[in-house]
This record gives sequence, structure tokens and C-alpha cells, in this order.
Amino acid sequence: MPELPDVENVVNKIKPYVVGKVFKDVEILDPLLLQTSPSKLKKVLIESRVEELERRGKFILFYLAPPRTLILHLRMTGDLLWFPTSKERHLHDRLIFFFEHGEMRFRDQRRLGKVYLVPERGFSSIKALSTMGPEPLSPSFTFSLFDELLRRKKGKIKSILMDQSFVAGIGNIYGDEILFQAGIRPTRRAENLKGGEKKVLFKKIKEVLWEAVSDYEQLSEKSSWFINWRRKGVCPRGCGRLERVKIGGRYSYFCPSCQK
DNA sequence: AGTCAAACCTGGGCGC
DNA sequence: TGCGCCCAGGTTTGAC
Repeated sequence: MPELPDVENVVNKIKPYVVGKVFKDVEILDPLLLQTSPSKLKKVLIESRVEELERRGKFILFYLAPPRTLILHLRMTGDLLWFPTSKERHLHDRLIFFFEHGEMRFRDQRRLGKVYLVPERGFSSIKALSTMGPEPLSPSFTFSLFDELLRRKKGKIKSILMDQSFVAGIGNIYGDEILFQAGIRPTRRAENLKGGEKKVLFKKIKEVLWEAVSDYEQLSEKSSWFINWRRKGVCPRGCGRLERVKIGGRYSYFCPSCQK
């Protein structure tokens, strides 16, 4: 599931329940996800308060008091769920965080998710976070910044969009959506994009992600979205079959007629 | 630096 | 029904 809009949605959903609240217990059902020791996680979290909750790229950061940072990454199949009252466990529940008024669960079918605990209010010890590119929805992510960063890159544009150190939060699906809406093939090389194409691409990065974040619930029903046609292998505009290419180990889909 | 394959995991779907 | 293979909205690592 989780790329920027999905993670943003998870954070917004969980936020009202946990900000200002104190961890009372942690149940570790699957230590595989932990990048810290179970005993340390329990010891540190219990009686810690959640000061703030924030998304950075596809990471979720819990800023704690006393100062520590709990960091979650949902990877492919992770999700965070809130239960006001205890319910029976789901097969894929990996971690349960107990508060006085309810519990937050980290559910993850494929067990690829990650849980980090770092000192202070920082994350310099996590490489992916310390080298993370700009937040695409931030006002400081301007066309001139995008253009400047892009000039330093070579290679297929799809790989670059998915590169978290280039720009944060875009994955395989939204990468395809952005390129479809921009009318650019995923195989195009960054160094060959024309000025106008870069402008459109920048605009679509903002537009697609912004719309996905603000209209998250409706998204799966929107037939205008490439996302909902991708798997069927047919262009939403009726051009016919989509083509599939492997880029950076993932399949990219594109319409050979709409995308140049 | 870019690209590719493989690894980390589980499970659904498909062909035989 | 069973088996093997492909695929999945992510990231890291190691080789060329």
C-alpha cells in the first residue's frame, strides 16, 4: 500500500488518538521488524509521551518525551490501526502499542516493515532518512529546486522519481500515475527531457500527490486515474493496451500513445 | 553514478 | 488437489 499519500493518510488517521498520550505497554508479537532490542523498546516506550507525530517520505516519526524518536516504516504491506477497545488479534498483527484509552497496532502481512528507536529528536543514524530528498508537497519544493536537482541526475526518469534521495515519498504506483498524467514515458532519460516537459512533470508531481492526499477515500473509484487502469493493462483514455517495462526492478506501465 | 539482480518476507493467482 | 512460477504500491546490498 504505502507511498506518500498512503502514509500521510495513516498518520492523519492515527494522530488524534496518540498525540499527547502516554504509552502504557508494548506487546511484541514479531521481533523481526525491530531494529532495536525488544527489551529496550519496551523500557524506553513505557511511560513515554507522544509529543508529535510526523511523516517524512514514507517514514512515520513519533517524537517522544523524554526525547527519543520512534520511527516506523510500513514497506510493502504495513498498516497502523487504532482500536479504542481491545479486539482479538489478527494473524498479521506484529506489534501492539497500548495506551490508557486504546491500542495502536502495526499490522504487516509480509513482515518487511521496520521499527526503529533512536536517541533524541533525530534520525541521523538512519541513512535513508538522513539522505532523504525534499518533500514534494512542501512549498519549498519549487520548480527551480526540482530543475536544479534533476540536472545533476542521469538515467531513466522513472528510476529518478522513485529515488528517495531525489524526492521523498514517490513509489512505483504514483510514479506511473505522475508520468501518465505528464505524458512522459518512464523510459525517457532525464538528461533528454525538454524544458516544457520538466515543467509539466513538476506540476504533475504536485498535482497527483496533492489530489491523492486530499481525496484519499475516493481515489480507488476514480476512473480517470491511471492507477485504477494499470493492472487491467488498458489506457483510461481508450487508446488500447498499455506496455510494460522493467525499470529499477519494478514493472512500469505506460500508454504508448499518450506518453512520449 | 546508474543499472541490475538478489535478498528480505508472505500469499494470491495462474497454468499444467 | 498439488506444484511451480510469477507477481506484489519498498529498500538495501553487492557486482559490473
